[in-house]
Amino acid sequence: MNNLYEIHADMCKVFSNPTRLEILNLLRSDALSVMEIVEKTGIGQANISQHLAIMRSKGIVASKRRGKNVYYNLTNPKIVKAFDIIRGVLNERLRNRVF
Amino acid sequence: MNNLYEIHADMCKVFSNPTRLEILNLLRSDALSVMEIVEKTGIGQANISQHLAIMRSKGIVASKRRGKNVYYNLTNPKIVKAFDIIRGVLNERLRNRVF
DNA sequence: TTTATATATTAGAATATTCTAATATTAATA
DNA sequence: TATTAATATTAGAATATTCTAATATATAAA
Repeated sequence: MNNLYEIHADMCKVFSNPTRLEILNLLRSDALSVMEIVEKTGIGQANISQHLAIMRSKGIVASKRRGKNVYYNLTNPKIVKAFDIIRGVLNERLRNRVF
Repeated sequence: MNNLYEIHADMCKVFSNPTRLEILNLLRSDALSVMEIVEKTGIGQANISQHLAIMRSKGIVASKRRGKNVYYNLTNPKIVKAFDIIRGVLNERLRNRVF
């Protein structure tokens, strides 16, 4: 097995959880602090921090501290592109009543 | 939690396994039979069948029988596009020695 | 320095995924 | 019909993921 498929799969694992997708979608334009993400999603702080840590470890997001807050942002606009392509496939299907 | 994120995540789970990514990459141009996929990947038949079943259940691939063989193909060219965007991110990183 | 706020980490139970081995099914051919 | 080749399914052990609760750490403000 070509090792690149393993790395690729590992990266895509980030997209395999609804909370992480919601976070990515929130970060598509601006950086947000952990608390802002917690508030916008209504998900617990510990869990958001864990998901952010996972995404940071895979290089999908980066963080920088400003005072008391830590702001997270996407590292690569292509992430949003991939997100939107898959979302487009889903929207096509919804239009065609596949679900 | 918006249910669309759940569906989206569920679809992306397909991409979170190296064997499935290898299969998708093999199918990018032509349909292939199960045995052809087994031979090209060197992975066991049962396992390939399982992965194909997973991808079919998510609507990523479709199958049609022709005689003794069942041929699998991608259902949507956007799948390849999403695959290639992520692969592009990885290639950028490899060039920049991030791994 | 104490307190409050923001974020991170840890532990662990519940659940999900993955692979292998064994077996079943399906369709062509002898 | 019996056999063979191709594909699918099942069971189960090993491993991975997810969430919650509890706790730790870091920074700013009182």
